Amino acid sequence: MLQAGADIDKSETLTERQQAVLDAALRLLVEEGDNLTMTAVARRASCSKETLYKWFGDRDGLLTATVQWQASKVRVTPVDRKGLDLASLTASLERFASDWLKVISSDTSIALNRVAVGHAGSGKDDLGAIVLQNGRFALARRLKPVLEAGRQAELLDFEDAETAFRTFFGLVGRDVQIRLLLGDRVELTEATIGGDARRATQQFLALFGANNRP
Amino acid sequence: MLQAGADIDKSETLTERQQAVLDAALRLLVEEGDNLTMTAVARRASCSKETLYKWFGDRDGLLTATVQWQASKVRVTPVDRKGLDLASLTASLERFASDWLKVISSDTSIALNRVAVGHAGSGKDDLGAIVLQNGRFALARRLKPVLEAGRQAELLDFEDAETAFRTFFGLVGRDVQIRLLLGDRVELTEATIGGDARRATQQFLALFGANNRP
DNA sequence: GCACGGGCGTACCGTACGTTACGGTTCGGC
DNA sequence: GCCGAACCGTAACGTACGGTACGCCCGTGC
Repeated sequence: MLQAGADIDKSETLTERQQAVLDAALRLLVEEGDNLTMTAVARRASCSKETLYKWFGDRDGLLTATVQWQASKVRVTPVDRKGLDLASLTASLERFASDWLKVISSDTSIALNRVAVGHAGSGKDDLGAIVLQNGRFALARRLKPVLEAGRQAELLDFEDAETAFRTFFGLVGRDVQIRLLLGDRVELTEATIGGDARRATQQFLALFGANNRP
Repeated sequence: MLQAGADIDKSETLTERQQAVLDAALRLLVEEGDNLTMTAVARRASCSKETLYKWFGDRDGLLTATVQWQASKVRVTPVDRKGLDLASLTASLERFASDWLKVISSDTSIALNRVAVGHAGSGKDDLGAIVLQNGRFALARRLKPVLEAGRQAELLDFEDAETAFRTFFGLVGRDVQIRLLLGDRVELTEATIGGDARRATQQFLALFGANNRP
């Protein structure tokens, strides 16, 4: 499977300047995709290529460092399991859905997923694993406690939290991510995201709500 | 949006030899990913590079021709709308789901989607549009008549066929495609595919079955 | 004041690969 | 049997880019 430890906090081992360089690389990655050159990164970051190679080894090292840097930026806000009723559970789920949709439709997420998918073919680096670890799996880690709490409060009814999560994932994302990755212009305004989040949550509750099972 | 006409039948305008060359290119694409070289294709297809350039213009031309060639291979078998009852509708949906899962987990689909995603960033060609047109949109074109027939037979209840389809799409695919594209080893045996197809169909019927609405 | 190390800018090297050019071979038409 | 066209194999060219080396500046410690 995927190797663990791909989501270490990088902000400690990286100096301020290095973070700035990685930010520049990230911006360039969003603009240019995988065909960004080391010279371009150096120019954008106002540093020398030699420094890039000294700090990150080679091109792949720079890329993985950039992806990990972006990954380390999103911090998890834990959810409180106190006083869970249907309203707060619904709100939580909608919140997760809307956050997730916002993430996968963001420019940086699309760019990062694009390069990771491209690199996943030739297994030179673990970009795919890193992105997966900080995307889909991070979401699962955050959402599963909520689902478990919902089950404990007898609001939800499911056997396996993993499959329940995957269903929620499918109901929220549907075809959005693959369409975006393939370059389709999906209209995702704030309003449609909110609507989709509500719809997905309602469908999920219809499938896994405790009162809906005979 | 996506430009139409991306799914023309290529088998008429291509000679036998050219099809063989494209098949070789396709195999190579599956093995090597996007970093296949013109020399490699020529060697594998036992043809000269000059011929490649004469026939397909340049590297991008060869790539798009290859993708279109693979796309033209899958032919649509229309579904009969006669005598639709719940059993046959369920069977149809399960069939669609299982076919779809088989497709997106196949080596060639993964490879094709990978290169298309990679190229979608820099808009040099329309690989993304082609893949989307013959993947997700082709599935919608094939499935929507079934959904409409189900509604006409009062087995299904939905307002918009598009949103109903997208829900089905999400229930079937869930996180499978993105995980595969990112290099995660998802275990997809014949059995799990069948199980997933059944589960997705049941969930879809639970959400959109006519008898489930009060 | 001065050595010095880290880092910037740039010139440079090697190579991989897209693209083109060319000689040799097969094959259909006369 | 001959001609030309299509095609194969390969050599050659140009370029883009990853990676390295070198000269210079500038801040810090003595």
